[in-house]
Amino acid sequence: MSKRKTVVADDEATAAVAEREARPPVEAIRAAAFAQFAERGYPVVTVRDIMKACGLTQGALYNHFKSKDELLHDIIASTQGELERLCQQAVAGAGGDPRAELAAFVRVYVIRHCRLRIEALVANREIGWLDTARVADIRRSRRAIRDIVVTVLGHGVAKGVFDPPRVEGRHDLKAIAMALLDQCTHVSMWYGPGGDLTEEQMAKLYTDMALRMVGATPLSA
Amino acid sequence: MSKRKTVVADDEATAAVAEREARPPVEAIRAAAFAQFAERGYPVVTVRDIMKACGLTQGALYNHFKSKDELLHDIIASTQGELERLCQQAVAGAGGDPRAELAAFVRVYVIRHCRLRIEALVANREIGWLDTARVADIRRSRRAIRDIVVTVLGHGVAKGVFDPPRVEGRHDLKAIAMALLDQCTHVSMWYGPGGDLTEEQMAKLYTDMALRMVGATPLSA
DNA sequence: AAGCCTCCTGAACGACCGTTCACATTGGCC
DNA sequence: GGCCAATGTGAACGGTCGTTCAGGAGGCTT
Repeated sequence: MSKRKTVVADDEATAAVAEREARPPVEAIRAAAFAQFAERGYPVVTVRDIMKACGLTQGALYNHFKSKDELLHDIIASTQGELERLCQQAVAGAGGDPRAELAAFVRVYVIRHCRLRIEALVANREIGWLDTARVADIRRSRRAIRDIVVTVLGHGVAKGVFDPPRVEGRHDLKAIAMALLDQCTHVSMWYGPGGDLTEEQMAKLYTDMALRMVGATPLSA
Repeated sequence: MSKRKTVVADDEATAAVAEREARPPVEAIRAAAFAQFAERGYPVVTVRDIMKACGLTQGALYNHFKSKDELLHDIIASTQGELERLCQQAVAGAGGDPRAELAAFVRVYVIRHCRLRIEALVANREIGWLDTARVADIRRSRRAIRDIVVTVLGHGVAKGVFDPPRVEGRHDLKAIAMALLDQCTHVSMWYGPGGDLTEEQMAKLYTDMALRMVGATPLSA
C-alpha cells in the first residue's frame, strides 16, 4: 500500500494487453483490480489505473460493473463465500469427534490463509469501503464461521474432551473462538512461502496451538 | 470507516470550538485527526474535515504540521513508542521467571489493546499510508516487541519450563510469537467494554491461553 | 505608539476523482 | 450487404483534493 501514482509500467501494460486476449475482459478487470487493491488499497486506486492495467480506458469499466464499489464487493464476496463453504465442509468431514473437527477446521483455515494470503488481506483490509448493505453481507459470513468454531468448542466441552480456560469459573467460548480465529486469520499478514515453514508445517503448528488452547490432548497422543 | 462526507455535525463543531480554548491548538488538531482517522480512514478524511472539527480552516493545519502525512505519523508513533516501552517494562519487572515474564507481557499488552483499542486500530490499519521512511520506523518498533516475546520464549525453553509445539522436531519461536501477538493485538478489533468480559478478565483469559500454547503449567498451579 | 511575531483566514492553484455520454468499432446473423 | 447488439473510446462534467500564499487580527516587547 503506497501513494505511488501508478504501479503499471508501460511494459507491464503491454503484457496486460496480451492477457486481455487470453480471457474475457470482465475476468481481466477483476484480476487487475484485485492486484492493485492488494498493493495500494481501494481508495487510492483509480478506475483509470485498473483499466490501464488491462489495456482499456476508464469508460469501459461501466460495461461490466455498475460502479467501483460493486467491483470491490464482487472480489471480496467470491473469496469469502468459498472460505465459508470450506470451513463447513472441513468440520462436517471430521466424523463428529470434536478434536478432529477443530483440527480439520484449523488446518483448512490456516492453509487457505497461507496460500491465498493476498486475497485474505484484501478482504480484511478493504471491507470497510463497501456500502452498508454489501458490508453486512460479508460480516454475516464471518459470524457464521465464528459460530462454527463456537459450536465445535461447545461440542467438545459437552463431551468432556475440551477443557478451555475459564473466566470467573465459566467458559466464554465466543472470546476463545475469536482469539483462535484472529491468530489463524492473520498469518496472511506475515506468512510468506520464502519463510521458515511450509504451509503444511504452519497448519500443524497452528493445530497444535489450538488444541492446547482449548485444553485438548494433542492429536498424536 | 465509511464514505459519509462529514462526521462533524454543527453542534459537534461548536463543542469543538469550546475545546480549542481548553488546550493548545496542536493538541486539538491531533485529537480531531485521530478521531476521524479512526472512524473513516486516513485517505478519505480531508484536511478540511479535520480543521473544521476543531473550529479552524484548512490553511491553519500547516502552521503546526508540514503535511497530512506528518500528522498521521505523529499520531501513530506516539502510541507505538509507549507500547514498546510498556512491554519492555512488563518483562523486566517479572524477576527473570519466564512464566511470570510471559504472563506480565500478555497482561499488559491485552489490557492496553482493550483500553486503547481505537488507537491500536488506527495504528494497525493506517500505517500503510505513511511514506517509506516513516513506516520503517514503526515496523522497527513492532519487530522489537516481537523479539521481546521470542527472547522470553527462548528463555523458558532453555530453563525447561516451556515446551512449545515443534515442527519437524524443532521449535519455531518466531512463528509462535507471531501467533501469540496476532491474537492479542486483534482484541482491539472486536473487544468492547459493553461485552461479556472486563479488561481484567480478558487479560486473565489471554494469559491462560498463552501459557497453554507454549506448554507451560498454568500460573495458578 | 510602533514594530514584530504568531496564528488564522479564505481565495486560489493545479491536479485528479468517479461517472456519463455521444460516437466509433467490431463481429455475428439475416 | 445491411442490421444489430456488444463493447470500447476519450472528451467532458461537476466536484474534491492537498497545499500555498497574500493579507488581517491580536498580543508582547520596546
